[in-house]
Order: sequence, then structure tokens, then C-alpha cells
Amino acid sequence: MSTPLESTSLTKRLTDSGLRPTPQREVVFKAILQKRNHPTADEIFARVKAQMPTISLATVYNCLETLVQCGLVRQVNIERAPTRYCPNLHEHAHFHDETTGEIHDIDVPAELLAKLRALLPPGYDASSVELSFRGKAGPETN
Amino acid sequence: MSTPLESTSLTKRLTDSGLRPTPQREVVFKAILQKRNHPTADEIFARVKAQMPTISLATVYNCLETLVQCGLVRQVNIERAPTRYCPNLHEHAHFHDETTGEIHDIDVPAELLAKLRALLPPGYDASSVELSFRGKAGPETN
DNA sequence: AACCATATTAGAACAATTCTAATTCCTACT
DNA sequence: AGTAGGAATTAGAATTGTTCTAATATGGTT
Repeated sequence: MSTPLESTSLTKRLTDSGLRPTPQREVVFKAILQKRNHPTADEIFARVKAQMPTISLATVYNCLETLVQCGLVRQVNIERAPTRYCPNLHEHAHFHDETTGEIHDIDVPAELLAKLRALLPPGYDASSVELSFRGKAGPETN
Repeated sequence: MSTPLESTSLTKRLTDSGLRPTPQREVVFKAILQKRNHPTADEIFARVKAQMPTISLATVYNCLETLVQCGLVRQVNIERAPTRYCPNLHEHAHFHDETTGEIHDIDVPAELLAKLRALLPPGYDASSVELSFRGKAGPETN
């Protein structure tokens, strides 16, 4: 009973990646599962301190990074880089090139954009839609 | 010749919104148009200082905000709030409720996701796709 | 020309995150 | 079981992008 299902799968994931299963990582993971919302690192820190008062915010960040690496948690707002401004006013998507750090515009047909908006439940009114890709651009030069 | 087309349209937009056309705003706007990429505020600051060495970074931020308000410039990475983590691992979009600040998950059919990926030019390989809406959720409670 | 709201400025403040260096903890090996 | 050694944790400082503050300057209107 000291090893519930959740922690075994966590332990497995960690060891499979050559990482150590530590109490901190377990507690952080459970704190995220606790409520099905989208907590910030600070919120997770608060939840976790209740059970483990000695844990530090830096550790929470470290654990989160580990969990994201293992694919156990997703990061919603990856973009911590500075805000960027663009003069291209018509609706378009962005491709963030991971190797160069550059951002390229991607055209999105209006028809497809409409389909995206149609995903929203009734009553939801989106004032903006942001679509961004992240990855490697091919070697073809221009 | 001291009032090229670009600045007249800028002036018009500003005055239409009850805002003043100032040299700083003009210079910032031109700096963004100068190159068709996605500069950060710092980069714009650097470009601008060449012509107007006395301008301050705060002003650049102010001008950018104004230009975004007027719809002359788009902000790419609006999300300045802290990174959020979510345990929902299958592909989904997010809806940022502007009134409550909450984030709701939106399901995206795999078929539609495939269509989005298909927008990328050949050679582009996206490791992640992020789709987020921003707006007001309806009044229906749950 | 004077007024007054609006803009600009420099620098301090802030918030989220990362870094640093010291300590502690797991795990593997005897 | 004991211990070496690398990995993880910790507290606090540092960093970064952005916003705030309070004083000064400016532009457009009367």
C-alpha cells in the first residue's frame, strides 16, 4: 500500500529514462493529477508544500521538467521567449524553427480556420486563434 | 516628401483612435515594417535607436502596445502569463477564457490535426502543434 | 501664446524562471 | 550492509522580459 498504481507507473517511466524516482518527483506528479486543471508552477508548489514543506520552488521546476521529458505531463505555454511582433496582419500560423530560433509564417486557408473555430462548444466566442508549430525546417534553402 | 504613404496611414489610424501621431510611434512602426520577420521589443529598440538615440525601451513597449491596439501590428506570443502544465496527454487545444482567466481543454479530431500539419511546406517537420483560442466562454454554467 | 491631457523618459520594481554552489540522497558495487 | 559517486535537492542570487512610477516634455486646441 505504500506503492499505489500511479507511483509504480511513474517509477517505471523514470527508471526507463535513466532517471531516479524521488519522493519530490512523485509528490509533484500527484499534485498535477490531483485536479484536472492547468496549474502554474507556483500553484503546484503551493499544493506540494502542504505535504512536503521542505520542498523548494527550484525543485518543483526541476521535477516538472523531468515529467515533461518523460511525457507524463504537457507544457501548455512553452513559449517563454520574448513576445514577438509581426506586421503580417492577415490570419496565419507560425512555425518556430528549433534549430535557428526563427519564426516563419504559414498561411492558413480561411476554410480551415472556420473548421477550427467550429470546434468550440456553443457559447464560446473566440476573439483570436493562435496556431503554432514547433520543429525543424527542412534543409532546403531559399 | 516628408509624409510618405506609410506615415499618413499610420497618422490616420492613430487620430481615428484618438491617439497622437508622435515621431516615436512612427519610427517604431517603420522599424517593424523594415524587415518582414518577427522582431522582439528589444530588437525593435535596437533598430530604432539608430535613428532616434534618445528613445527609451519603455517607449518602444508603449508604442508597440498602441500599434497593436490600432490593429497595425500583431503580437505573436501574447501569453505572458506563467507556463501551465496539464496532465491531459492526448492532443487537444486550449481555450483561454478572458473573463475568468481559466483554461479549458478543447478536443481536436485527429483528422483535423492532420490537415493542420499538412499546411507545412515540404521539409518542415513539426514536433508539436499548439492551437489556442482566446475569448469569452458562454454564460452556460456546468 | 497658454492650457491640459497625453506621451516620453530613466530608472526602479516585478514576476517567472534559471543558475550556482553546497548539501543530501539514491543506486550499484563490493 | 557499507560505501563511492553521480544525480537530485536546496536556498538564494541572478537573469530576463516587461511594467510601473513620477517627473518632464510635447502636441493640438482654444
